[in-house]
Amino acid sequence: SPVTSPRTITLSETLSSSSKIAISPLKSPSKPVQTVTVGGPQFKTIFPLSTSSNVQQIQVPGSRFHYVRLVTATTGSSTGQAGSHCTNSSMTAKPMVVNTAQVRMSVPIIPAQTMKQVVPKPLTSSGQLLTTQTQQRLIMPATPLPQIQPNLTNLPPGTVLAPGSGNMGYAVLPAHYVTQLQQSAYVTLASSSGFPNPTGIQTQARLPLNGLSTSDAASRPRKPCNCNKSQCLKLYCDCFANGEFCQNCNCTNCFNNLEHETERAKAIKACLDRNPEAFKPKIGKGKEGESDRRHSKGCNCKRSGCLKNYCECYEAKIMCSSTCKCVGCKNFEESPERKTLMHLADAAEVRVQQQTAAKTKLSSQISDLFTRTTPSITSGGGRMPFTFVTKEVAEATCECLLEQAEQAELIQQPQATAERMILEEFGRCLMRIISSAGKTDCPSINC
DNA sequence: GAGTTTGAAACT
DNA sequence: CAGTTTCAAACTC
Repeated sequence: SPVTSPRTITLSETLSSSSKIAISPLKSPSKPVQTVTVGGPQFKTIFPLSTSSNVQQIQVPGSRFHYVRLVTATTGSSTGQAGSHCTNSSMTAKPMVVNTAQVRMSVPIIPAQTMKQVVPKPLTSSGQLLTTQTQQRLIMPATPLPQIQPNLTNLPPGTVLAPGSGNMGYAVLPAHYVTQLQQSAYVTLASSSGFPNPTGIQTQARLPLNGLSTSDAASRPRKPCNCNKSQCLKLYCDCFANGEFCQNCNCTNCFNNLEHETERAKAIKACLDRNPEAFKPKIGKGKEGESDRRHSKGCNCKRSGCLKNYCECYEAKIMCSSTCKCVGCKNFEESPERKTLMHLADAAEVRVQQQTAAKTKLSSQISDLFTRTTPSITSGGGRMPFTFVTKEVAEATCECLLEQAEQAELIQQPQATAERMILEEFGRCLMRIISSAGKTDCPSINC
């Protein structure tokens, strides 16, 4: 929209009475001059997505979602002058970190007439550009937006909102989708919709290791999937079910990535058609141990007794509840089988910890031994003692010992004395080796 | 590592 | 909605 005249967008389907969002352009990435007004409370432009001038991020405090708006102007006087201050170098800058503890989920918003559903544009090896001629801006609400929050936060990921009187459509994506984009290695988002790229600016986003945001990765390392037939576009695929891209997975023919944006969007829609809550967490958000932490649908186990990881309740370390339809359930508080399992699990965990501690201690001792026995290491020599006991040294030592044995035999010494003589010679050999090791780095030591 | 079991998801 | 099939993870050997 023009710099001087805020553009008004009507969100007729998601907002009630206060449904006007006025967007004024941002002149500089470092100067938050863009303001979005939603029924009084204001979004403040924080800064533009470093990777693209067409993405705005909207934070709704307390919401499980964070929102991204792809802003497109329809005229030549749009804010598309982003290129004037968005250089290639800025595109490769680290994406913004906006209170990441709260950023959860995003709603990318794009021009409805150009896309039906909003997901980041696919990557291409040619490094094409994401999107439109216009600017993308990250915006955050200065105050909570109760009037829209219930609507947006209740939307399942992948939901596509039809445009209202404005020219924008909206989609809700799983949280990981955006955090992936924000927090991992850069990848290039490229347009597949034929938007021109007058500036040559690349839009990049970050995909996290293993498909997790940084914070999540620390607490919940995701296992790579091994899907073969589902293209990772069905809920069989854990990555897809969790709203994550496949990354570092072992899947074949994977479509759960930016390169298959269209198929992925269709798959998300299909899942949501079948079950609008398909992407919502199955386990309640209550703290561990609290009664509200339960499986939303309950399990249907028949043969596992709900005491194996086949059972989603057991896997989530929660008891089965009245919502479960399991047969022969043993996953309840007083179950002796469950208690036994828990004790075994605890014992196993203790063993693992002990083993880890033992390994750590051993490593430490070896390291310490290395340090103490090789004083030359600090003075530049730095070789372990055994490196001095080369094959030649060993052979020479053995010759010395044999010679001593022959001497003892020659003078007809009793066996005990002969053994003693040999041992003494061995001691002298050792002393010579040690002495030589301490004096020189020369690898060849002769007895 | 191959084969089997299991139960959720998908399909009919 | 119930029954069946498909699928990938969990599990066993």
